[in-house]
Amino acid sequence: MAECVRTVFHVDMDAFFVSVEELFDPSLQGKPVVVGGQRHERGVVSAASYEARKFGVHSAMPLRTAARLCPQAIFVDGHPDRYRDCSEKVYSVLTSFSPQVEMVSIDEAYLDMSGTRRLHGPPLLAAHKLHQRMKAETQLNCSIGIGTSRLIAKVCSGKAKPHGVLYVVPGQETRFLAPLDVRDIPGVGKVTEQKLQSLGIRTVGDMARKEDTFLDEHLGKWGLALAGKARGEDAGAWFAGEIGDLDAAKSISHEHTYNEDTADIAQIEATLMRLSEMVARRLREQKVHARTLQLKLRYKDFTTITRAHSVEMPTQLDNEIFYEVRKLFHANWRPGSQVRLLGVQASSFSAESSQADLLSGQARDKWQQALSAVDRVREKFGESSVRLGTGMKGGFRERTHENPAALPGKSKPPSQ
DNA sequence: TCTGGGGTCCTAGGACCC
DNA sequence: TCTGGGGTCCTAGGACCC
Repeated sequence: MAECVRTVFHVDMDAFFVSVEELFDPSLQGKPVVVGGQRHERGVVSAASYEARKFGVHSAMPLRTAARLCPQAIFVDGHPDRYRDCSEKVYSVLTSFSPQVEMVSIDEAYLDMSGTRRLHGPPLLAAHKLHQRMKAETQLNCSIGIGTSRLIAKVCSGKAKPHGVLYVVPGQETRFLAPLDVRDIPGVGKVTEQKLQSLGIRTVGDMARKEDTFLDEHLGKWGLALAGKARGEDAGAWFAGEIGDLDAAKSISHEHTYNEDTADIAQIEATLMRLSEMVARRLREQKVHARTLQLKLRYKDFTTITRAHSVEMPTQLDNEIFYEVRKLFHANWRPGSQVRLLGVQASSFSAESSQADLLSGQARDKWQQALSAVDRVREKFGESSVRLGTGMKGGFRERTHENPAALPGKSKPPSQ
């Protein structure tokens, strides 16, 4: 029965960031373009045009390396809001093809195309129509992978780039996967590839031939699951779960790498304050409170530590987050050491903060209202229009964990 | 080469509880 | 007294993805 066979599309935009930049500046078309920053900056390539890739430039490569490989490349700063806008247009095109669309990142999505045959025709015809409508409505190209599972569809779209379609006919999954390099499987990076190689596994077929006990011992349940798919066993649970549920974020973080390393406390604390503000603002936007706050600290030599603390009362307030990460910083920083990167992360979300203490609850509400107003001003006039600056730090220093109500400047001196 | 920023998921050890 | 086993929470680190 044909209805039993699932049809999954994986749609992946071609050189997305570069293509969007070309829409805003058509003179970039056909040239080697690198998106992500300027040639001398500390940073890595977010995306490279196909012309730049010919010189060996690829994403995640340091900008300075890219500049060396391709001196004539044009370096462009990224514009996240442009990509978000375009991504929304892409999404609306996709939803006109299937009611089941799941964006898995800003430039790729899975579509459940099962049961759309009457509307769109067989898979290859539907893909052709999707190509055309995408180009007409967004001026962007995409590649489309088609299979009976997300895994197959995803691998196919990669092989179809750029602007192509690849369809693995139902029943041919095992034959398609077997000769593939393990590196073609999403989730297999450099480290896992090395590990597999040391076990004598180079292709997906090599993996499928191993005993379950062997796979379980060396690779855990991940290995078992992949080998199962490689043998053509259906793993079920296609939509919701196979890759991950993206409906609600599980963590919110911001980090900053200095252009030059620093050991200046004032600068460091100003950065932590700014990052705390950014995180708190997004918590408020998403209407969640975080219980776990984490500091990330990277030294000059790239050694990186993370230190987390879970607070009793979940928060979405700038100053409470700053207070915690500042404390974590001072408890873990080797004084005088040059800092390269700082990060602030919030996780363990709940919808409402538990109002344990009524008094402190009222004070928190006032803060909440004030900060929502700040958010609205920022929305209207830009990020730099309001700064809850380091000038307030004195107040934070006095405050205690047990007494968050002492925070607002107007309230009584911080006694306990 | 000299290594961003924003995420997800997994592992593993210790605390703590029954 | 020389020592079980499971479950869950917390924290740290790391692989991986776009």
